[in-house]
Amino acid sequence: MSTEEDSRLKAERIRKLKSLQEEGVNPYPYFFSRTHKAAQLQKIYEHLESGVETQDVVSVCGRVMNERNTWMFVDLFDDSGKIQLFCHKDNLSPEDLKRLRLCDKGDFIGATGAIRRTKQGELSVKVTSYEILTKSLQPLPDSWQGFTDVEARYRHRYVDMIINPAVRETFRKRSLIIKAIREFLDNKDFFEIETPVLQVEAGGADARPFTTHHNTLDMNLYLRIATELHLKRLIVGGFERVYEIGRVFRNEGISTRHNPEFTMLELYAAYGDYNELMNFTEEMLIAAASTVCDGTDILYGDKEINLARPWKRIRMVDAISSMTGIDFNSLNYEEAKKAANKLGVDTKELNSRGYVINEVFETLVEPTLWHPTFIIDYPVEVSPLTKAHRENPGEVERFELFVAGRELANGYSELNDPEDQRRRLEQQVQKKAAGDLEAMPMDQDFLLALEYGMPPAMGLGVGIDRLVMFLTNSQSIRDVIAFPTMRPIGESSN
RNA sequence: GCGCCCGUAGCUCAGUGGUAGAGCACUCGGCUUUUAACCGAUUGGUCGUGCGUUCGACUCGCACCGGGCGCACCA
Repeated sequence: MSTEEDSRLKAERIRKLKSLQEEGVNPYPYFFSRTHKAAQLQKIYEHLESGVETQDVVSVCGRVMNERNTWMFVDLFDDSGKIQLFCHKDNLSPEDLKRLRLCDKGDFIGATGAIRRTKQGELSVKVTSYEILTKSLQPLPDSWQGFTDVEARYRHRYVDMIINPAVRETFRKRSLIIKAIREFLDNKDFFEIETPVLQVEAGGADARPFTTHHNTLDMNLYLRIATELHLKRLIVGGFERVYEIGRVFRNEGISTRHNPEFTMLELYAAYGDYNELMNFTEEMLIAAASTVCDGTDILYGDKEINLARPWKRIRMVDAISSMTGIDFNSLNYEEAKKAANKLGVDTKELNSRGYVINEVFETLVEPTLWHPTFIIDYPVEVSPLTKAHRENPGEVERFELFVAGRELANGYSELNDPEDQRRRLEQQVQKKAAGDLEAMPMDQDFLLALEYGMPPAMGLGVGIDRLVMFLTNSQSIRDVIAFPTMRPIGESSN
């Protein structure tokens, strides 16, 4: 897509712009008094018969998307839909008629006239006066052939949205999903509290952070990779139910499932455990789904996902066992390693039993979990912020929710024993020292907070982008992020 | 980071060593109750960028820029 100053098509539009200005017409006026949106009119006059004209005068406005018969018929789109303008020479002044030729597809127009339905059945406004509300200088892609170049669509998302209604629909649904989650949580007495994006140490998840710098303090800071540690401080501070829906940043690969900045919901509730949290998660996600999907079967790609409750819950070692026939529960580190290798799982970098089990699960089981499934009871090594399992040594009370072979949510009984938490973070620090760039840093203030006492609590994280992907049948995370991260082209463009 | 593929007009795409093409859009004219209106005539390009090979490069080679998909990392 060219934005060259000397583009011929742009020059043509500037010529029209100048003509308007020479006639004393402001191509960028300040307001327009609209009486109806397109969809409103389509509904009100749903039963108006073809060829019938009313005396009802309305004012509509929107973007011109198509024009036929030398501007006699104009397709005008607002955010609700389409209304046709009927611009017949008998109804317009000679000046207005002539000025129509200075309009282009893409311009915003406001028009007033009586409602009628054409013989062909198209609901129309018989225009008696109109006004150019914004002159568009860039030619739009052909609306019939479409706008399909993936790179151009992401770089110029506004054009994508103008041309491809499904893109707008996806973001409308995204908004409804997030709104539904907020309503659900607000109705359950949660408070939404914002926590810092800029942090001295980025903790709460295994991920590489972005770095930035504060000039006045002359110090390096990290962009947050999770909201967990601050939200838990709020539980210490006396809030019993808190959440944040916020952007987090992870300096890792980009793919159809990963964007460097993405939106995460994290919530924490005192006095609950992971068992209660699974019920809660089911209820919340179904509430979100029901605002944009009908029923409990949703189509993703060419397969259906069944959201009907209750969702399957299965211990990680049992899930592995039912798939491979091997009970890792009874194996020590060396035995587990051997068994994993036999299954074709690479264990070279894995220096404890828990990592091996987790790796076997992620490699062999995770991709097969299509319908919503809670995998519960994780190895302690992969869960440094989770409370020890009340019965099973070496395990923690954690679940992850998988849908369509991908992780969608992560929840647990929160570790609130400050001594245990200190030991776990010390292990992370050792890993970091050994070169693990994703290991968590020490956070002394967080430990101090736990020493003041955090009540037993349940905590959940949900990847909002991935949730929206499932509920809008989007195959790439970039389809649910309005302005996905892109490399800039050239020096002046971005 | 690795592998494979892609980049030609505003949009969608052909062309693969010998003068840069089509449809739609745009402009002009005709027509006028259309449903991608129609008819006619024009116009529009550093073929992603650079360096090579060649008498000659959109085409072949190398490098670079940007993108897609897969793998890796991860949510």
